[in-house]
Amino acid sequence: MSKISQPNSTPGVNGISVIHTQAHARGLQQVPQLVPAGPGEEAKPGSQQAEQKKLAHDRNSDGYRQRRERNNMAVKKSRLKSKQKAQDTLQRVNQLKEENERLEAKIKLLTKELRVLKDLFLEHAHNLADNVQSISTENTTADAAQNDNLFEIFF
Amino acid sequence: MSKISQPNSTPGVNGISVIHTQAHARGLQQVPQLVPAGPGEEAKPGSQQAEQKKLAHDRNSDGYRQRRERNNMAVKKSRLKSKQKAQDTLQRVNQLKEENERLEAKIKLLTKELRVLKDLFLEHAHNLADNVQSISTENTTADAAQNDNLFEIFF
DNA sequence: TTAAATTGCGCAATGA
DNA sequence: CTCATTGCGCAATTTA
Repeated sequence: MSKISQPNSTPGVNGISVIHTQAHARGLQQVPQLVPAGPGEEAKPGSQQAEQKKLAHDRNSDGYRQRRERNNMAVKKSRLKSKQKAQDTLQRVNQLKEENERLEAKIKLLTKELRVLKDLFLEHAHNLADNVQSISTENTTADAAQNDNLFEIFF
Repeated sequence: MSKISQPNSTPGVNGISVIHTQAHARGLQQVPQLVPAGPGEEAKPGSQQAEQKKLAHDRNSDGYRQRRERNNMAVKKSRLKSKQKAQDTLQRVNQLKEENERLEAKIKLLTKELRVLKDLFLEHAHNLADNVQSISTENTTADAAQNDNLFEIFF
């Protein structure tokens, strides 16, 4: 239930602050190592690029704030998207689980059905064999009766 | 808007840069910052509670840094865990997908097998119907036809 | 080169 | 109080 929390914002309303800077700016930020101007390249420290770079990081700059604001929005958007995707994935898992159960049930049914038919088939085969052995090629009344029996069992 | 926690502003000059985790340490400038006294509100400057609160948030405090450090670790840990979980979920999805394919293949096989057996029975059913028709005085051709129909429906 | 999207990280509020 | 979570902003990178 946390709702109000305005970590890095300026006093007052959240939106655009009057003085921002505090932001992360906890201590002072030193440059660790970065912005390596490539290896042998540009031997001009005071180049225009340097100037721009500096400006780009000027927290008081208007453009800076604008950029930050945009990035913050992008971040929010991206995170929302990410969260959504994660949720979708979870949903997908449940979906697949259900599908799985459905398939397993179907397999069970088919297997059962198959078993019945196979048994029937085998039984009938035996009868046939018997009949074939005792009689010639024509169906007899007995056969018919048997068949009837099978029929009833099957249905 | 109520008690605004004064976020990250470094009180006056933070001479503690050393302490700070190099953390982000990127910007290249120090932040001159402000101490935004909240909107006119300190009605009780001498409040003990206020004092304590303040102390708890005193960035210069030794305990403060310690707490921050611990929390940062906890955060990292938590996020790692979260990421891991997400990864597991994705893996679960693939696992279920495979399982599904396996099941579908099995169903296909069973269905095919079933089809063969059913066809056999179906063929036999015709003979049966014929027999039934011939040996039963009440049965009519219509009955036989209906049986055929049932077969088709059932199989 | 630029702007948007991602990603890692620390802070603070809050939950447990 | 300590640890776990979570929303948020900053800045470096990656994409497009």
